[in-house]
Amino acid sequence: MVTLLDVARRARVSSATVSRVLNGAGRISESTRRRVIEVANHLGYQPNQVAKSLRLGRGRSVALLIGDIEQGTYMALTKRVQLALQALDLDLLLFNLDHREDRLFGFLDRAPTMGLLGVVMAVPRRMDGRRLARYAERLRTQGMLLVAVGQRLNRLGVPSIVHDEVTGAGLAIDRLVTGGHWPLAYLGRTVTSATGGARYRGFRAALTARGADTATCELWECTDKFRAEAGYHVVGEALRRGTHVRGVVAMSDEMALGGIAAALDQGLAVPRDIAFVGYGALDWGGYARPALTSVLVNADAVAEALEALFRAHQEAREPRMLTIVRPALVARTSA
Amino acid sequence: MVTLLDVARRARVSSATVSRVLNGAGRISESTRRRVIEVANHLGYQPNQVAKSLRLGRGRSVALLIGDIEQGTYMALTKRVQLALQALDLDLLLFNLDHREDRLFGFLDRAPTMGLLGVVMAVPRRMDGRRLARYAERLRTQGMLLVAVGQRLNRLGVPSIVHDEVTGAGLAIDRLVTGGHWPLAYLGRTVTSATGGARYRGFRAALTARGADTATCELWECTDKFRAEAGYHVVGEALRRGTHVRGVVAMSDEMALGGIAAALDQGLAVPRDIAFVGYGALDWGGYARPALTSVLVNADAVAEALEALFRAHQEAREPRMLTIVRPALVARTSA
DNA sequence: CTGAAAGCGCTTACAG
DNA sequence: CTGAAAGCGCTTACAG
Repeated sequence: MVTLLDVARRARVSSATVSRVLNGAGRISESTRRRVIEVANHLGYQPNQVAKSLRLGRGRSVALLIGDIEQGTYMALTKRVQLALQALDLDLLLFNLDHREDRLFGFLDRAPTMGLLGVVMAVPRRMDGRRLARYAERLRTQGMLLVAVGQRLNRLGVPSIVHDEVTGAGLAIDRLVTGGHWPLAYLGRTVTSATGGARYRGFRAALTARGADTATCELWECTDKFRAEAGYHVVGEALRRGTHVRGVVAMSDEMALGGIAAALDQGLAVPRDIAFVGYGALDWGGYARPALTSVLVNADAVAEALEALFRAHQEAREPRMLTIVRPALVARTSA
Repeated sequence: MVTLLDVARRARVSSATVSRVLNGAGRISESTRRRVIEVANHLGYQPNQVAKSLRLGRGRSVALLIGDIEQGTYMALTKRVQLALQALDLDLLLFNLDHREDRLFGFLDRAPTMGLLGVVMAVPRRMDGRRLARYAERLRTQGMLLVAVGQRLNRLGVPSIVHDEVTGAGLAIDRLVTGGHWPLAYLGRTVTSATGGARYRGFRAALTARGADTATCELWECTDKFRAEAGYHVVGEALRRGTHVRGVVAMSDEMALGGIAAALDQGLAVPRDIAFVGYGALDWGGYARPALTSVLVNADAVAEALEALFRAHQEAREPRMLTIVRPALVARTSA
């Protein structure tokens, strides 16, 4: 590996000068600048990022903490986050938490030793607020940016990017009601999920705002992860119980797909007998039959907000503590 | 941040001793060992990974280069790879290449400056072998391990983990033929994909091995990515052309789903009129209707092989240059 | 405009 | 068994 010192020797200047030229800092005479750059190019010099990180006290990587990357919506998010970071010339360190709180805090513990620029946590789990606030404070004093995606943690001092769940639920509800599907069920709340809780509250709020009779509506909980299998199970059970529900707002596209399969397997027609709206608007959903109608979580908007947050951080500006992203409806045939 | 020196001062020993205790190197008297460990725990000391990396010349991160993380099979792979690395206490740096060769080589260029332990490339793209061999050599001299997943690059000096495509295709073919679905088409080869090419060759080979009359079989190419939309398009076209194909071996589950949708939309019954086998055996595939029959790419086996490779590397043993993973069939109802 | 020197936080020959 | 010292490859006051 060719080092900065190699360049300096060859260009007959000090290492300080080479550093200044390459980082565009301080006044440098045009002739030495040219010479240094030429030598650097000629030798194919590339600055050692590890040494830079050590010296500067922070690196160019951002850690993304994900609840479960196998859920389609996190995967889409991961991709967009990577793109956003790439635009800022930052690298992405990925951590799959598998929905385990100990993995989260374990990571936050060693984060300061890793030379990270920041940490983005896209974890739906409900967590110990006090404890998190302590970690957040610690990371801040280290000059690291901690951001939450999908959960409102701004009260704990963590800039947060969340979806407008009331609007999202409203979109789903209106679609179902307009299609004559009533009463409704909310499919997939899990007790351990803060995101799930917020989304369910959004569902209730949207219902109430429309003056609907919520008494006939149902909540179908899951103890499982938010996967197709759980949806299949829960909806199958409800149907066997003889539920009157005719419209389902699902927590994810996977859940909606599972629920639809359960209905189909019991000889029902979708959406005629029971309609489904998913969440995430994943690519493949449009090719299921019936095609999934779904609330679009705007991963692009999230990525944009994230980029703005990191830009502000790099320019030492105050971060926006709460960004609310508006979802949209992708109307297809399952509702 | 509490540093090693803080621990040393407080324990009244030199920094060398603390380092030795914490890394289990050299003979240390039991009493100082105990004292050092106690002080370290008491102060909550955590070694600065950046400094370690600089000093040791390599870090604890492995970069995973992915063609397109939005494809389900890569996502599943990503998760397993992360798990495998975690077992070795290594971190995962994720790069989404978006199928662009310049991004690949751009990364390989700066990889040596990042203090990585290794690079895993799971990219299906056909690429410039000469150029790649040069990079591979360069990384090796830096003590970094470069591994290919899904593409046979062992001839270029890159340890490779690949699927046994002939077996995989054979599983799909036997399932289709046994069900009376004939002739067959292979759906989704793209010219730029080395993996796709290998898989198609596996399909041909399996066909030949069975003494089948390959003349009646078709190849349905895609210029697109391997997504549901491409499958929908290509199968729709073929059907409209009046193809005699009755069984489809698809490049991915997404493609199979798209193809099934096209058949369904033209009033055909699946699998009665035309049957489909996907690739990847993704979770949600079991809840599509009909449920996707699919070739299982054993992500666990891949992760295991990867773990073995990194373990060998850390113990300075010769890596196994080629690992072939046997796929299995997940039989459901689409074929 | 430029350089000598210190230092980021570690590890490891070398010496005792 | 333990320590003083050098050094990994950078950046940045400080001095001129």
